[in-house]
Amino acid sequence: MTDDGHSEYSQDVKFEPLEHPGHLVRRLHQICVSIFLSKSKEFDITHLQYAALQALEYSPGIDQARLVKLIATDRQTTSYVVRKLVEKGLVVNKMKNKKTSSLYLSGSARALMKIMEEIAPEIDDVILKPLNKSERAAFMQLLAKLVHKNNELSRAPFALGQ
Amino acid sequence: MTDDGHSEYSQDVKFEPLEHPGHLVRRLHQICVSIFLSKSKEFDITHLQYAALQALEYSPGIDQARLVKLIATDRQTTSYVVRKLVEKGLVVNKMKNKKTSSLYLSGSARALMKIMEEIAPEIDDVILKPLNKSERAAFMQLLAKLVHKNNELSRAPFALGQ
DNA sequence: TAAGATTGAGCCTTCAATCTTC
DNA sequence: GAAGATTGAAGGCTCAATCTTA
Repeated sequence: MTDDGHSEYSQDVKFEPLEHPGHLVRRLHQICVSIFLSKSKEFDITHLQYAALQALEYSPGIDQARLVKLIATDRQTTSYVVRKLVEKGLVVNKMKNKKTSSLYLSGSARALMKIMEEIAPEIDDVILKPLNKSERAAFMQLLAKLVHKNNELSRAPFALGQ
Repeated sequence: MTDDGHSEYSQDVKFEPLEHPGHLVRRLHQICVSIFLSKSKEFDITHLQYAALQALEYSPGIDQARLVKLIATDRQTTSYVVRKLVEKGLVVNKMKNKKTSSLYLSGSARALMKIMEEIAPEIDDVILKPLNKSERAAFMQLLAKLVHKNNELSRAPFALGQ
């Protein structure tokens, strides 16, 4: 394995799909999901459900439209995730009025978040393990820059507040 | 917007999910898919279908099990993608025997690939636009390193050959 | 009318089970 | 039995349409 960013796979053979950023991002996303699932299996939670719980921990009482923007996921997916979390007893929906939700973590969700505080950094470490300290910082900085500056190109842009 | 990798979003407020690599990768993947779809809409093709076509262009005549490894996607997804591509008339399956497929690009697929040769680099450019030349190189190098070194952690690892 | 929320269809990915053919 | 391929269910994401309530 050389250290030029190409593995033995692409040393001898030119195989284009591997070189497209979109393709590599898809594969890294697959890897991240696999790692999250293997570490969180016993707690029966997915990466998106965890993101939603973190958002509600940060902003208790918000409605789904606000949650959509915090976790940067579309309305449909958010609707689905909230339903699942309510079914699991992790989220409580005290309706603000007949049309607007008001979402809170349940007691068991707060306990779960305590556990995940330990596990989440482990997951991050496994993902970034192939990189050394300075490479990790560089990657995270560039990744965040791409996400934030391309935010509006996403179908579900991130936003704070209203 | 500062240039330290954090946007205005995270300057004032500490919002943890944004800092997890897995979360940012999920969002970048969303963005990549959105960009691909907007550029390829008129050709009725998805990013994964395009990857499969590229693999078959590179290795005509392979079966699905080989295609699985080239595009680093699981058997189920590959089965689905191949069925769709055959239905669209982009892929021809000359069965090797009663159980093993042998996949080839159709004539219209080869024409489509000519067009995509122009479009694919444009898609890459839009994705990486927020970064300057040296940042792009650094990001791609680190991204490739993460994907290749974490390859075996994926449920659908990449592999060449048998 | 606009905002909040939901549903349906198709695509991609994970889990698992199954079925056929080598 | 092992290998190639398919199917089903559930999660996540795209498109779009719909429905109710503020």
